Amino acid sequence: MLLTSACKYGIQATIYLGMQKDDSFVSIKKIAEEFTIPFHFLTKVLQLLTQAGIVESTKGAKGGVRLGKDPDVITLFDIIAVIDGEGIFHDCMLGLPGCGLNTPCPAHEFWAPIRTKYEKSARAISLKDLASDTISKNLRIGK
Amino acid sequence: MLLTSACKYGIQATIYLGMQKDDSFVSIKKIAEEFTIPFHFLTKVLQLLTQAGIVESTKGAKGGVRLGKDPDVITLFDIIAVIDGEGIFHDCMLGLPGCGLNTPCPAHEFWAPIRTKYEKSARAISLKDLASDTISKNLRIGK
DNA sequence: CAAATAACGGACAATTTTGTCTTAATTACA
DNA sequence: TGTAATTAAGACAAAATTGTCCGTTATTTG
Ligand code: FES
Ligand code: FES
Repeated sequence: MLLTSACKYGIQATIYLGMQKDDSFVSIKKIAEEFTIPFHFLTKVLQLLTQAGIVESTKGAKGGVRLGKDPDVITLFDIIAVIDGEGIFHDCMLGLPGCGLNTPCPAHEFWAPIRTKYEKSARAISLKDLASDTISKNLRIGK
Repeated sequence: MLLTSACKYGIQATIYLGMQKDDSFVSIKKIAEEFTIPFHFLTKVLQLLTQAGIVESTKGAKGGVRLGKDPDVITLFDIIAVIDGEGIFHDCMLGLPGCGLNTPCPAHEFWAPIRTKYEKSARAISLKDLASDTISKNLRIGK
């Protein structure tokens, strides 16, 4: 599995937030229902993103979450790194310590280019890209 | 995590088998010690590969495992598919059912090319490639 | 044939991930 | 000021993955 469920949920939620027209708060419950994500689980995922500054939240009536930065400067890399960690972008495919050209494993030549492409693409794609694509091409985020 | 631990162990073990000079059986215990893999766990992983014909085994003294096919025709794809399944090569990055051009998700344009490269490379690299590289370049498989 | 070796197979335990529930804290609004 | 709404936080449960243990079966060797 490339991404944990937590991370998939986080990406769905942030794309959804990126699609909002104004900057009012959206309740987590609403997002959870929209994509059929377990509410309390999504709560914890969004707390991670909130702590990282990617998402802002307020409690109470009319509270909820919204993006904490311009969707232009939030990348897919940022979201994945916060929830799943940067391991997927740096680690040895076989789990050996210290992947690098000094002490490569047999899979290195195979994996390093793919991983690099994955990281570069993830750093290059912003939440604005994802959200505006979703709107303009009427894509599905969930279901 | 890209690969499960089970799959990483399986790849390490099969590369090791591909490096053997003759076609005698190697005990699983030996492999487990070589790479510090939990013995009984490796046993089960290799049973999967045995059932798939990638590995052959015999019980009893002088028993063990060896490759069940020419290392030339066993690909990294085969090994991953047997242990972790083909999901990583086909599934939607966000976990939505039926990834495809008909009903893409916002991540599809990002993920599909990487996944394709991953699959093509995995199908193109054989156990012989991995094993002979390991020998000629003195690479580490474990530790 | 007996003993040692080694894969097979099932049960079970530990750990991690995922999901649920309950209470507390904070905010809007009537 | 009080009530409803909503995130935060922690405890707990379920499920999946990983790891351990034990008995069985099969094979070699003396
Ligand atoms: S050392 Fe294993 S992928 Fe780089
Ligand atoms: S539909 Fe999501 S990656 Fe293809």
